[in-house]
Amino acid sequence: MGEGRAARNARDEQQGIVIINAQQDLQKLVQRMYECLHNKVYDEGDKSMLKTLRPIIDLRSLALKVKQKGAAHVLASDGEQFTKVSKQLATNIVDVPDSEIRIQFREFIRRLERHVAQLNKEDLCSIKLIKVFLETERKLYVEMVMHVICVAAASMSVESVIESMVSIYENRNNKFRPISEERAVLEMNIAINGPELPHADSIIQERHQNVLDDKSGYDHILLSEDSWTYFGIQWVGWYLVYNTLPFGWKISPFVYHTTGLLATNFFHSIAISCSLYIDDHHNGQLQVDLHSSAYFQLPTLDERNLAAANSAIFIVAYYLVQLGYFLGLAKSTLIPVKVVPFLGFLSDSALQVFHLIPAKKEKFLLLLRKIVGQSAVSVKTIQRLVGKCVSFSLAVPGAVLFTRAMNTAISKGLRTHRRVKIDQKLRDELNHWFFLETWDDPLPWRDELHIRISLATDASGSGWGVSVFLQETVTTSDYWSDDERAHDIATREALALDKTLLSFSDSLQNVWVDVQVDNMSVATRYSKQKYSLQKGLEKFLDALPVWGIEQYIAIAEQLKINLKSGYLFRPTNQQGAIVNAAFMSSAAEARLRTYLKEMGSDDGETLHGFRSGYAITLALSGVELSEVMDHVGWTQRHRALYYLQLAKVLNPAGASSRLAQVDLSAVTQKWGDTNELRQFVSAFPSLPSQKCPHESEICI
DNA sequence: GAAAAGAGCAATAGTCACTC
DNA sequence: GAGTGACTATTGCTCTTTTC
Repeated sequence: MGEGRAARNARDEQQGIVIINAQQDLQKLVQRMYECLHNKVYDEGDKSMLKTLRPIIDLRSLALKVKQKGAAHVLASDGEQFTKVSKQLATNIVDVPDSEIRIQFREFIRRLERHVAQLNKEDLCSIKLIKVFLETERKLYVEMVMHVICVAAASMSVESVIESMVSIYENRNNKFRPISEERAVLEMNIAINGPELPHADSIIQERHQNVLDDKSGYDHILLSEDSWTYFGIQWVGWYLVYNTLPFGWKISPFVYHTTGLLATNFFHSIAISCSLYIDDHHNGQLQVDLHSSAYFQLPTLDERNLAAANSAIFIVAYYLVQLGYFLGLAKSTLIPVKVVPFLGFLSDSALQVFHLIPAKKEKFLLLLRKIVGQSAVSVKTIQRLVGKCVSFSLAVPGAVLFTRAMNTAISKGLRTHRRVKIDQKLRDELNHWFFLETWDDPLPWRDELHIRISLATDASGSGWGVSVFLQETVTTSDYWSDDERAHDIATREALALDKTLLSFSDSLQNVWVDVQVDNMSVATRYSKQKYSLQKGLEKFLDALPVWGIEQYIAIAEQLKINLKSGYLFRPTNQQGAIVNAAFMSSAAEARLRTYLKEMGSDDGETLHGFRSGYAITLALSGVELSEVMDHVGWTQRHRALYYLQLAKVLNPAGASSRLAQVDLSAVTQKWGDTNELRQFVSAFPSLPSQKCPHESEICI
């Protein structure tokens, strides 16, 4: 024992050294990445230019300077510098005369001075200031200056992305993980998007939307030359390397998405609601007051919405092209509409729902009809169907709830490696999905708000308490009734959760609910939705599709034994009375011993011995291993093989040859006789049932 | 008290669907 | 090729119960 522990310690120590070495290597790699990215993305000229521009393009600092020192001072100190470096930064104004840029800068600074004169120092905010200059009704748009500021802001944000990427890399690979991965992602989002996204989620009812799709986006993100060697392929004797972001690299979508977020962040900052998924831009309207701005001249609200959406797509498309994006017009929706295809659904802002795309629905129904027309189905086919059903969850209410029979079929098929027979339960579930032929009542958009529920039950069994984190924390608690207290701890926790959900049902409609429980059993039941706990154990018992169990429960009721609280299977005490306690294997073992003694055949057999012995007998009779496992109740193949010990049993000098020589009928006769219960009379009238074809075989 | 047996749990890996 | 999420199966570990 001591040696084993020493060996384990030595092994752990060795593994620890390997981990520490790997950590050190990773640290070096991170350092190299950091230096390489910084040196390659910017040359010295770029870095110097950004450093020079930073005081000018940081709107808050500039506004503060104007407020404190006046427009004339700023124009004298920064005007010439701005004119000089702006052409280096924003290439589309290269051909504009310096005089024109100076005029625009002067106009910009003077208007900035008038605006900041009304504000306190604390109210100066870059995002709010940039919006002021883009509000059309005030006609303060100063094209070149704002363009330079926006491009420079995007360039500076690139630095944040690089730092964030290095930071997240370090966090992911830190042995001690001082912050969680989710937290790191959040930090990164804040680093890229900023702490405030005032208009990011404001797709308002009846508003117009449009979709822009990037064309060959990866090809426009260049790899630094000394990275090429890591992205090589060999083809008919040639060695080729990628010099742009390669398709197929694990983090390519991540890199592309995060760089795209720079533009998205900019659009948020100028009040355009939009979202991004890799290369799909989903845009809303320009978020301006439609009742007081230039849009107010249009007669109807719908026309104003359309005009605001047109403004948004013009600005988005303009800046995306300026930033070097190529737009795939065939896959884009350039004219704003209220229903656009996005991420595999039709996004409907009028009804605020996602519709299934008709072609996709037809494809699903085609597969469904094909399956229903058969008597058995392959695992692969049923998995395809389940996958489609699950993917409909965003639009179809309770989609996952109607995949249980299919998942059971998959499980069975994977175990037996055969096609799964379509039984009545599976067929009913498959037929249920035909409702899609005429259905058009999709789920409303769910608020991304998560409401947290913290649940606690008293170990002594007296009561329960819960905290629900709404706008303010609401706490409630209650005592268990006598009936409720009789349940086991898992059922009591489930009941407490059920009561909480019902009590706060008004506040928990159509939102995500995160429940904190300390009982794995409850969590598993809810997460896998094996059964609804709304009616607790009663519903569970009602749902059991086993005729024998139904009979058992019915008979227990006639014996005045309430199985709806306490243990389902119960032992007897020494006086023969049924007690509400767990039916342990020791009790089963004792019961077996009683029967064996009664038979006069007590040779020291044990339950385990019967189980293994019967399995070995089945295996030697030619029954397949999967069927043996099913019958005996082993779920793991390796465990079955271990207990069967077939190699030993099949020894020519061992049990198999002896078994082959024995007249089994003589041996089993005694057991068969014992199995037929004699001298029993029926205590209750037999219960007729159509479910069981062999009613006479059921004994009590 | 040691060994066997099993339950429970977490991590991992695989399938499928969908998206890009 | 990557990601997401639904599911199941496998594996390795700890802990408890039972057997000898």
